[in-house]
Amino acid sequence: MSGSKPRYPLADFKVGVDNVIFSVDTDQNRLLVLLVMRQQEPYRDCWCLPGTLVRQGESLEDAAYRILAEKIRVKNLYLEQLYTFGEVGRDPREAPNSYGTRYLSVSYFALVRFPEAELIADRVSGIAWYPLKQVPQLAFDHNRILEYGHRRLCNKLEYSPVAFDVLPESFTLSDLYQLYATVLGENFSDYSNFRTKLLKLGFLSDTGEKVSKGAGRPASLYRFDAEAFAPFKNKPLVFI
Amino acid sequence: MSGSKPRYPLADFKVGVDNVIFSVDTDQNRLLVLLVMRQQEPYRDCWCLPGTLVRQGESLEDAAYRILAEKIRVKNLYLEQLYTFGEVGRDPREAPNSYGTRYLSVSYFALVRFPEAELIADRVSGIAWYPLKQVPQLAFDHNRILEYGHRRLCNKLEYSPVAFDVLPESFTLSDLYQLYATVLGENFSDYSNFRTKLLKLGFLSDTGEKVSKGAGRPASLYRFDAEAFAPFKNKPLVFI
DNA sequence: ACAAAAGTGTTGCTGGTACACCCATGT
DNA sequence: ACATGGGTGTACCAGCAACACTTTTGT
Repeated sequence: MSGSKPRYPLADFKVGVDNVIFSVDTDQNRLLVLLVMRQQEPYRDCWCLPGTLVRQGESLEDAAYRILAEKIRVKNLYLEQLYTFGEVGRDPREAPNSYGTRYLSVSYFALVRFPEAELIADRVSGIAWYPLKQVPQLAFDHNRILEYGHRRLCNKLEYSPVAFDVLPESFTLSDLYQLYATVLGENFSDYSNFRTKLLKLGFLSDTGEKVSKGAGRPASLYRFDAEAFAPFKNKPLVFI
Repeated sequence: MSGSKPRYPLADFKVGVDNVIFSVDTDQNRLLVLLVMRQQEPYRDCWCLPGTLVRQGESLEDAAYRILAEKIRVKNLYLEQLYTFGEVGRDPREAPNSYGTRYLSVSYFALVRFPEAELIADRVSGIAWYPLKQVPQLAFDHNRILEYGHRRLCNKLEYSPVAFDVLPESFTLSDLYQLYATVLGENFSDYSNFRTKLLKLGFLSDTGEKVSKGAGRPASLYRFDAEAFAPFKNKPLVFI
């Protein structure tokens, strides 16, 4: 932001914020992404990530929270910036000679709890949780953004406790295991070793309640104990 | 980027790119950051990160490479996007009522080889490698950006081979060790264990050449073998 | 001869992997 | 009774931390 002489004309930008919002359906063990249907050109009637253009007086993060709140009601969520996409021509609204306004997309990555998240349908546009594997062709470069978000999710899972932002407040250890398995793919770890390791860490507290899933012994419900996790904060903990 | 009605006026942006460029002086074991002196208002005569505003027809990355090339000549470098800062009022050029043009900063993180990097002094502005510990107050929110970049560097060092983008082409194992020690702080590992571990991984090839550093036995020069590293790519390898 | 820096080897322990096994429930 | 899913225990082995030791140089 220093030193360039204005001999070369600067580009003018509108800035969009696009959210990759994940949740997990623990009953069906599916990783879900929130998609909305565009109601305007360009890409009218195409599915896309929920996004918006940044308004006057609004920070990037404000904008990210705004669309999120327009689309779903949640009690709890995790949100962080993902990446900024700014190639010339990534948005068809840019004039073909690229001398007009450019459109930048700052993407955000969010995790919400599936059972607690109420979708807000405004009776005009479509909105839906899509299983990641069934996501169709999206508007703009949103498939790429989504892919980027998915990679981030995989990484985050391994070394930070984001899992507990996607799982319901209380959950069984199989829920947790299944979450890792659905996101990271099978055979990332043996179930019983996974149990022992996590319990030994000591930030999962047994609620005493049990829950039955069909046949078989009922499972204990656990809760994530943020207090007990504190010492691990910023440590290069690996969850595997 | 969908669905908002233009009832609320959108913000107009100029987009800046700011680079956090690190290198390491292996002789003095110092981590260095490239700073330049601003020649214009605002913050005239303040040190800041080398940056520029994005021009018409130029991608973010193009802009990042452009300033880099304006400030230093390098053969080899590592560059990746860092973070995007877009709070209202982060740049004093924004009108106080925040209804004028906003200034966004997309920051990039770069590593270059100190001995190979020639600074380009344009006889007007100052430019200098600053030891990280001695960085003064910078213009804008650049101290914050720098801090963010430093955290990224620490993380990257641990699980990816970026070290070899900062070190010279061939280096001794102490150089490598010292690099980790200066960036990550002392006592991150025992020297001899560090040696054994890295050599066992097998992607450091001995060049046969030796080099003496004062008294003591001369050290072997090693070279990073990208071929041999390939299998580790994308694996959650930890270097410690 | 001695200090300094590079490089090798040994040993004990931690913690992960791969299982085998026991427990509680539905049908 | 037995299938199903939850939960515990054990035995082996890789890999790492700690530290003692050897080698090669400069002075």
